[in-house]
Amino acid sequence: MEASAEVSAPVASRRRGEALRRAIFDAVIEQLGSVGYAKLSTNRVAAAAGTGKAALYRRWSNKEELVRDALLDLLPEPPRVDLSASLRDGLLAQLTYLNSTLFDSKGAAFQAFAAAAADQPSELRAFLHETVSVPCQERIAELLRLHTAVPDKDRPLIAAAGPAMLMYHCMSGSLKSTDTQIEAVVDGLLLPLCRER
Amino acid sequence: MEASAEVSAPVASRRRGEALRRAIFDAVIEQLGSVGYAKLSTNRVAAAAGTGKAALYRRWSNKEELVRDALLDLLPEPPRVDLSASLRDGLLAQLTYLNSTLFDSKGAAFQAFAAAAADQPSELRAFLHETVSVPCQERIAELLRLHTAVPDKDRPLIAAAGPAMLMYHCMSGSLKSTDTQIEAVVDGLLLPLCRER
DNA sequence: AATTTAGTGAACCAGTTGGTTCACTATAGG
DNA sequence: CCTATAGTGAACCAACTGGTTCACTAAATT
Repeated sequence: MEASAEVSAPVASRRRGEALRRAIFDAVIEQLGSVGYAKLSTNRVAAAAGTGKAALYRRWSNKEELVRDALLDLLPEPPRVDLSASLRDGLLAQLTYLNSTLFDSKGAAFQAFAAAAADQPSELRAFLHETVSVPCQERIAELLRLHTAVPDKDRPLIAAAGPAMLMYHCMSGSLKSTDTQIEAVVDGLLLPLCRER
Repeated sequence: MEASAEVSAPVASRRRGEALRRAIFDAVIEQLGSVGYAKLSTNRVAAAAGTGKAALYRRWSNKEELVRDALLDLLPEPPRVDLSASLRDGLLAQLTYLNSTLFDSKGAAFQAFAAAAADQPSELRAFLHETVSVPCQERIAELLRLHTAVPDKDRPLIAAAGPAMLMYHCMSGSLKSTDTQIEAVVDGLLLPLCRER
C-alpha cells in the first residue's frame, strides 16, 4: 500500500536553492558563449534558465554581479606548481590551464575578458585579471625561479608572454589554441628566452 | 564699398560634404574612446557631431559600416621598414606605431578591437586584424629576415610576440604602454629570441 | 534666378533593456 | 496542518536603440 502511494506521488516541478542557482549560472555561461557579453541580457538569461527575472534579482542586485558570480563559479583554480615536473611540462600545464579556462564553454570567459577590456573602467576586467591572468603568471614566474637562471627583474615580462600569446591568438580571430600551438609557444618562445640568460 | 559688403556677408552655418564627414568621424572616434564600442550609439554620434541621424544614414547604411569607415580613416599606415635602421630601432618603430595606433584617441581603436573580439563572428575583427595586426607582424617578420638568422618557420611566432604583449598589457587593465615598456619588450623579449638562433 | 542637392530637426516605429512589483502557489520547515 | 519562504509568470516602467520618414531650407549647381 505504501509502495503504491510512492509511485503515484507528484514529481517536484519547481527548482529551488542550489538547483536553480546552477541552472542560472549555466544559462549565463551559455549566453556569454553564444551571444557574447554585450548582448547578454537578463531577459535571455532568465529564459534560458527556465525562470523569470524576479528570481535573478532575488539573488543578485544587478547584471554585472550575476555575471561575475557565474564566472567565479566557472573558473577553475590554476594548477599548482608540480615540483617534480620539468620546466617544459610545468609551462605546458599552466598554458593549457589558461587556454581551457578562457576558451572552454564556447569561450565564455574570453568573451567576458574582451568585453571587459572594451569597457572602461571595469571592475569585471580587474576581477578577471586577478582571478585568471595574475595567478597564471605567478605560477609561470615560480617555475622560472625554480628551474632557470632568469633574474628577478626579467621574470614578469617572460611570465606574461605565454598568456599574451594565447589571448592575442584569439583576438586575431582564431579559436582556442591547439596543443600543438601551445607547445610552439613554450618551445619556440618561452624556453629559448630562459636559455638566453 | 566692396570691402564693406564682404565684412557683412553671412557666415555659412551648415557644414556640407567633407566638413560634415570629418565631424562625424571625429565624433565616432571620440565616442569609441569615451563610452566604448558596445555603448556607442548613432544617437550619440549624431549629437556629438552636431548633426542628426538622417545625415548619418544618408552616407552609411548601418552603424557598423560607419564605425568601420571612421576607423579606416583613423588608422595610419604602418611605417615602412627602414633598410638603414638597426634591428632594434626597426622593432621599436613598429611597436611604437602599433602602440600609438591602438591607444591614441583615448584607445578608440583598441576599444573597437576588444569589442570585436567579444563579438563572434565579426567582420570588424577581421578588418582590424588585417588592417592593423597583420601589417605590423609582416614588417616585424621582414626585419627579422633582414637582420637575423631566425628560420622562416619561427618568424611568425616571434613576430606576433610584440603585438601580443602590447595588447595583453591593456587587457590587463593598464593603459598605453610607455616607451620604456616597449623597449623592455624589444630588449627583454624580441632581441633575445633572435639571438637564440 | 531657378532648380537640385544635401543638411536639419523632429517625429515616428517596433523592439529591447535593466530593474520593479504583484498575486498566486509550490515547497520546506516547524 | 499551518506558516514562512522562495519560485513563477506576468505586467509594468522609463529609457534607449537602429533605422525611417518628412517638411523645411541652406547651399551648390545650372
